[in-house]
Amino acid sequence: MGTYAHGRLLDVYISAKVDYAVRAMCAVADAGDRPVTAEALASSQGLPPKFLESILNDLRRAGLLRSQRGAEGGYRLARAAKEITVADIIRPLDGPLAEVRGLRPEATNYEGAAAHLQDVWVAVRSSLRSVLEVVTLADIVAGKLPTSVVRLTTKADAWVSR
Amino acid sequence: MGTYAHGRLLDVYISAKVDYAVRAMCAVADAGDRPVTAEALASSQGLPPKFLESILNDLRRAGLLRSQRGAEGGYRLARAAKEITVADIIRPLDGPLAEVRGLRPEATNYEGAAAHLQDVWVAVRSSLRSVLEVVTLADIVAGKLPTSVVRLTTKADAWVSR
DNA sequence: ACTAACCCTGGTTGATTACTAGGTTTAGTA
DNA sequence: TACTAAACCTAGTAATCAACCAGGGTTAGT
Repeated sequence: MGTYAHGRLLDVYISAKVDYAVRAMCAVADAGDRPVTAEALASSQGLPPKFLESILNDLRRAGLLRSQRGAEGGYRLARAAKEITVADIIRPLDGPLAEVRGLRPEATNYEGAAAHLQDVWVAVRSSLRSVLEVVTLADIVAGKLPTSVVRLTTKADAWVSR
Repeated sequence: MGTYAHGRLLDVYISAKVDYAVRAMCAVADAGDRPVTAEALASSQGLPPKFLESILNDLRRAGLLRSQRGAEGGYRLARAAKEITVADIIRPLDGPLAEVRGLRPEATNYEGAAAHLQDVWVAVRSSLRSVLEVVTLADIVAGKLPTSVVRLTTKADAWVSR
């Protein structure tokens, strides 16, 4: 059972909620059209069961999962695994991909020496999207990411901490 | 006089602290080698004065600013504006650029259907770095960002919310 | 001395994250 | 018709943290 660490606010933070959601969605995708129970997902991925339940509910309300109650019930994908990106999972759970002090990047307004800072934040969001809106569940389950994404992981120092 | 909104945890969040820090650093860079007082920075950029003071202190301890006390005192850059990237400012204030549930991306460990999820998070961090480790204070003040960054801001839909 | 500036310790308020508890409803099976 | 397995729902909680503010101490020019 994990350590259930609490979040810290920093530049990019993948919350436990999102991390668990993506892992569960991968496991559901991997089961094909057979429904998978919340408990099976929790134990196969090592996730806190009750927390996962509420996440699965959110994903259903977001239109990403279909559920069936009762015995022989469980969850399955609402559409094909290749039609669900990581961004599709993040946004209904955690909100927009990028914000600056609570504002969308395009809504910021800078003056004086920092006048061009807005362009930097827009570029940050754009670079994020070039990964999260491109990688699908099918890609992750198959272990074959798009080449533009693979290129990022094979860059010099991509795996070192800084 | 801003609204002083509180932060929400989501994928990319530029905190008020970082936003203020970058703006202040831009204004200091813009002043050349003349020292600028905290009060002048606060009023020229519209930042909360006492909060800014503590941020400037952090930046000094991080080796990015040099300060002088007393009358005719103030802050100036510790090194050339073209040698200070946005990532240099973020890291001492908010910690590492990317974390997953409190872990660095390369320290995560996934099994089963989600085994390749780690690559996605590493790619996300890598794409972030390709902006934040490349843009310098000199670029922002001059309004001339590197072409690889400009390319991101001119992509289709780069300025729309989603 | 006076004063303008940085420096330092500490506190507050409200929000959020990462969960848990416990019951209600639905739907197959004996 | 009971039984049971599963989804569903409404709460609630502890710890953490962001985004500030107050107030005094220290340094250095005039």
